[in-house]
Amino acid sequence: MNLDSSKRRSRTARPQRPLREQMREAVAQAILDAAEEVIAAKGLRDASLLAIARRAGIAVGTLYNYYRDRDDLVRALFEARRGEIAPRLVAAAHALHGETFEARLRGYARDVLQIFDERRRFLRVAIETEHQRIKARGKGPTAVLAALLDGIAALIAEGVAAGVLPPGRDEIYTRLLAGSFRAVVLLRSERDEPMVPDAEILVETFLHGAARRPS
Amino acid sequence: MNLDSSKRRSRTARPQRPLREQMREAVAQAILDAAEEVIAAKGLRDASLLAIARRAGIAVGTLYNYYRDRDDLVRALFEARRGEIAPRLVAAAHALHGETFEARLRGYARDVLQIFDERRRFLRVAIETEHQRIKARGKGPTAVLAALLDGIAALIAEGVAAGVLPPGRDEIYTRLLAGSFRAVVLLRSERDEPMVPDAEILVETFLHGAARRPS
Amino acid sequence: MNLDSSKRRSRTARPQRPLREQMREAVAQAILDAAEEVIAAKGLRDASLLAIARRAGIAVGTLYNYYRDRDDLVRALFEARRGEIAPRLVAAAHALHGETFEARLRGYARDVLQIFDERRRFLRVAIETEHQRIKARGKGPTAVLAALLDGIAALIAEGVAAGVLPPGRDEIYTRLLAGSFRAVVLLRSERDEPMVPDAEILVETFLHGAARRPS
Amino acid sequence: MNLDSSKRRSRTARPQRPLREQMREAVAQAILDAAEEVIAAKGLRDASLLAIARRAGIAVGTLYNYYRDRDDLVRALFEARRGEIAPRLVAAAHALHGETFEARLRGYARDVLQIFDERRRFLRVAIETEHQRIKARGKGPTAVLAALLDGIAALIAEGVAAGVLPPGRDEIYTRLLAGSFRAVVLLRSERDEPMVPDAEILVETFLHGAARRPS
DNA sequence: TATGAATGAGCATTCATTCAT
DNA sequence: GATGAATGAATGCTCATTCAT
Repeated sequence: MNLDSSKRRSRTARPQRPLREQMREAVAQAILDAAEEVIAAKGLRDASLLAIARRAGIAVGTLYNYYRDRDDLVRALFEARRGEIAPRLVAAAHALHGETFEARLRGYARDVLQIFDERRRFLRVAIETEHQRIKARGKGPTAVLAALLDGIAALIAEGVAAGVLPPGRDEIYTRLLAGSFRAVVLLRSERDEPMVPDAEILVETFLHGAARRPS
Repeated sequence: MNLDSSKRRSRTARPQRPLREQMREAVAQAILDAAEEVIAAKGLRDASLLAIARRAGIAVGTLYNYYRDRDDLVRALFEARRGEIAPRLVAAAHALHGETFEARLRGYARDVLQIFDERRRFLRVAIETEHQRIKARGKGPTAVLAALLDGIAALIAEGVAAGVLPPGRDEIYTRLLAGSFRAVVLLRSERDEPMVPDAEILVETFLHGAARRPS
Repeated sequence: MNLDSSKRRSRTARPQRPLREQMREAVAQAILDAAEEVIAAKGLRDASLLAIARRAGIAVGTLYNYYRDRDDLVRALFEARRGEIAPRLVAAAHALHGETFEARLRGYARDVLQIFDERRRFLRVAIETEHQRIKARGKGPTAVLAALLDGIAALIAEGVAAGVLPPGRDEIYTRLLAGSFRAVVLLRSERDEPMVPDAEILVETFLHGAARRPS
Repeated sequence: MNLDSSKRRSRTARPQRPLREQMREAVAQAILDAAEEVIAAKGLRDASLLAIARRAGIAVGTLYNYYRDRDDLVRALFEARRGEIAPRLVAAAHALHGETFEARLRGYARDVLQIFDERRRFLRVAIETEHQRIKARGKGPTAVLAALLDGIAALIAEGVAAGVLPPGRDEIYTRLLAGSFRAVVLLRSERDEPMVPDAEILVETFLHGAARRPS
């Protein structure tokens, strides 16, 4: 993903600007990485700019050459991660076109858990700050999780359209399913275990329930 | 001197003690309420003692007549709420003894959502701080949610024992069901809507799935 | 000394007042004792009124029925002790009238060390606060030590008059001798040893020097 | 990133480091001087960081760029002064090797009073805090005065070895002599007079006594 | 642009003092 | 008089932000 975006840039941009600009971009990214680590370790409020700067290997003052202030840095972190994650979530929601609803849901669950698995550290940050209004201008809280909700909602709507799911319950189903994803993410994060294997049981339980069906 | 004065007091003013003590208790509770409100509004870390004191209508110094320091106040808040909520959660998990598993689960869901409905504001605090280690001595973070997990786990185990649920999946089922509760609580909190009506669909979906079953 | 003063009071005063007034006086004294203990243990600045009140077995507010404010309490403590110690120091300076200068100085040293020995705890306070201007109105710092200086100065003057000491050095001799008393008090306080036995060597060294004299 | 930036710095700006560092050192010293003044004026406990900062002409926060906390600042002050004074006291105790004991003691007294004369302000601090345990790590309170005691003790021991002083009284003599130094320091500090001239009478009185000897 | 020292507002905490009971 | 809760000013300390180099 990092590679993709840099390739795209080097393909489209002049070769001179990038020399300076790539440096700038690299530092900006390093700062975001450092911020992510420190926030994951200490919490959003207790992540001091000094700690972030130290982790990034730069001076405090330098942070202000890249981000207007602390809020701006945090916002940039969340937007950057959203930019990396949200498109993949959107793509996952549209994959397997043509398959049955259940197959598509299964595939979606696998994709989502795969993505989340790769971004465990950020998810820890995202989940922790899920209910804190980040003093963002315009944006809601963690738009990453909003993208998840959107994808789920779209799939649920398809399920209803396909006659698999009953109509009129879209919203509650969306939330219940999202809650299941959240449960899996937290459980496997705590245990440092992979998330993807839970895709089966997650979808199975959501669609057909946990109770043994009489054969 | 101690003896003299206490004797005199108990001789001349028996009913004063309770009066003073009732006042003390009332103020202590008012402080906890104020803390709950401020924390719900600003977050745990950003709830300043000055803001809490102002909301409670007292001076900062007065807080220290009731709680040793900030940590002690926060801990007292969580313990007080846990004391109000956890026993009811435990009781709910043991109600309807003798009924079928499904009936008991339904009852449990209703009870839990009823309890949570009555404590919306604290639940907001609890959920927000769910992933922050509160510098507690001995206790984990929000033991309230731990009580929920315990109750669910006990019921799941019963379901397995009753042959309704398949064995070997206790943990993941516990988490999925807890995630469903969480989803309902958040959805209805956002909307300022009652939570109890969702009990049916919550249990229905968990046990039998969201998919329409072929009649 | 306590006995003396109470005797005097009970002799001269009406028998009714004393009943109330003796109580008052007893509490006032208990407060001073408590203050002395706490100050000796924690230092003048770190002795809180709460700690003093607790040690005295009364409530904080009660202190203000006996002393106008903290400064007043501290001043009262110092004045009370001065009232107990200074007169004895003055008396010691005038004892053994008619004896030789050396005998009188020896007796004075013994008396002074005896007095100081009995008031170790207060001396600890006095020495610690020796160089702090207690916000007294009118009085200098620890007038107790001033009484010592006065007594020594009077004796030195006598020594000069008697031709034992050379003239023109009164002041420096006074200070050197006071320094010797101080040294003994500190050494024996540290060691929890009696001070009186050092009277001999103190006077001997001051008058005749530490060096061995050729026989 | 760390490497890059340090390389760049050392390539382009070798002499800047010393400049910055000299400034740092100057400010650190100015802070200690300010602390010394404020402590001398108000006492150790009543010297607030705000007062110290103001006297130093800096903001409160700046103090923390130089010293970890209040204790660290105080400790630094005492250690700095000890570093300036103690070695000279030690040297004084070993000067005039080969001379008679009396000559050496005289020289020591002159040297010590000379050193103390130059550090009047700090001595006021040292004497005031003499009996307060500074929350130091490892070090006792004012180690400066300990250095004085050590030097005196060494000289006394020599006097005994030389047969000038009687054996078995080392400790009390050490304390008496130290008390004499203290007396001179305080007297001359009060009067803003030089201390050195008192060296003669101090040693004379200690060795041979104040009493006129019969010719 | 990078640096890191300087700044000062904000916070938790203490404590002398007041006052209703 | 005695009590102890209430008050708020003062203190040590942190940290986002600014700015001279």
